[in-house]
Amino acid sequence: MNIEEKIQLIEEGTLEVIDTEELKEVLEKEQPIAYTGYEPSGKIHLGHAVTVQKLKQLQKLGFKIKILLADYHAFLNGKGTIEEIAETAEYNKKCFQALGLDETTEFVLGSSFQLEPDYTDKVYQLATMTTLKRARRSMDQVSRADDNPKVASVIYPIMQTVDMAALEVDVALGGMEQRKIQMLARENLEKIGENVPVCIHTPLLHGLDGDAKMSSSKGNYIAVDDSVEVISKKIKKSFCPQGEVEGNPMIEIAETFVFPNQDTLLIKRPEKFGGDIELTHDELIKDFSEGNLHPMDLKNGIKDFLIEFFAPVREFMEEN
RNA sequence: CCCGCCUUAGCUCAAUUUGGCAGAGCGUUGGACUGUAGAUCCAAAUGUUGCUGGUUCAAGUCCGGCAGGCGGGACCA
Repeated sequence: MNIEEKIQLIEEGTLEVIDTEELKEVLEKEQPIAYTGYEPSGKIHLGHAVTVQKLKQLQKLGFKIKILLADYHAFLNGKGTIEEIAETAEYNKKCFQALGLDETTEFVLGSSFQLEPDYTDKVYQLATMTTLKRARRSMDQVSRADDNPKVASVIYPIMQTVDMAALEVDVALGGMEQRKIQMLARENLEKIGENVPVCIHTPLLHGLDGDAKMSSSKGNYIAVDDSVEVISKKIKKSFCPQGEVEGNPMIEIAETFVFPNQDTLLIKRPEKFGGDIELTHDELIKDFSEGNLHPMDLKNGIKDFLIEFFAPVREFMEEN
């Protein structure tokens, strides 16, 4: 596979790669490093899985993958005591492994290096050159709602910036909510003479309730290790307007998880509604938007797919 | 360090004036209607009223102390 083909593959399913020229250079390295940082979270859900899926792809393309279990970031974001978060991080690590990242994947706990003098020195340097407004603005989509925002919320993006230097990453992958932090990081890393990574952003999934973002705090997610019963229940309750493709979480799941992994989606239907059908991406979009595919049938297809798709995760979680 | 104000359901807030069964909206849950969900109707659940001591037959409400938050003042050789 040549570099052009690799780039095309990498850009698939992403909103932006900043920027493509730089990615070309990165791909010429022997083993470039790609990373994503995750705040340890009670549940690893489909939203997380979007980036994990992209990491798996990068891994296959020869990237060294580092996953930052960002315990201090979660702490700064008010997610609990550092001990509680460490426990959640252990569980999350299992989830990520269960999702199929191979054994070369490096899991790094934030606190294992974020207290080093050299790290701290860089944080202070950046603190002197980052305005409060810019730092806070970068946290728009990331920080937990707080009537009394803490100083922690402006340290957060600065640390995220230094993480990229400390982990020596060539590619920083994240959801679109990370964009402002990532852009700030690119500017700031340049200022302190560090390598500026390529930033890749994936789309955010709508919540199952049709809300703009799937998130564990809103409970509008499907976790990668949800039981068959829970998946079924959540899909049943999901928002799914007839004939509407835009912002429809079921369509999004199909486009994000089904079709990148298989050519068709099998939908089981009672005979009186037309019997079973197997649809390609284009057929599904066409049928659904024209009203020839009922939302309940789409839901059942998605449900069956997710149950099977995440079966290995449930098995892994039980064995480990 | 001083002064003032705020803290009530998951969220936003009412009830404080004059002490008298702690409420609404949103959200949640359940039902009706739809071959899904949503919308719309109908119904239900939910409280250590920040903590603590006191006054009173009775305290969310009055008094004292504490904690957290917000605002102001003072200090600035």
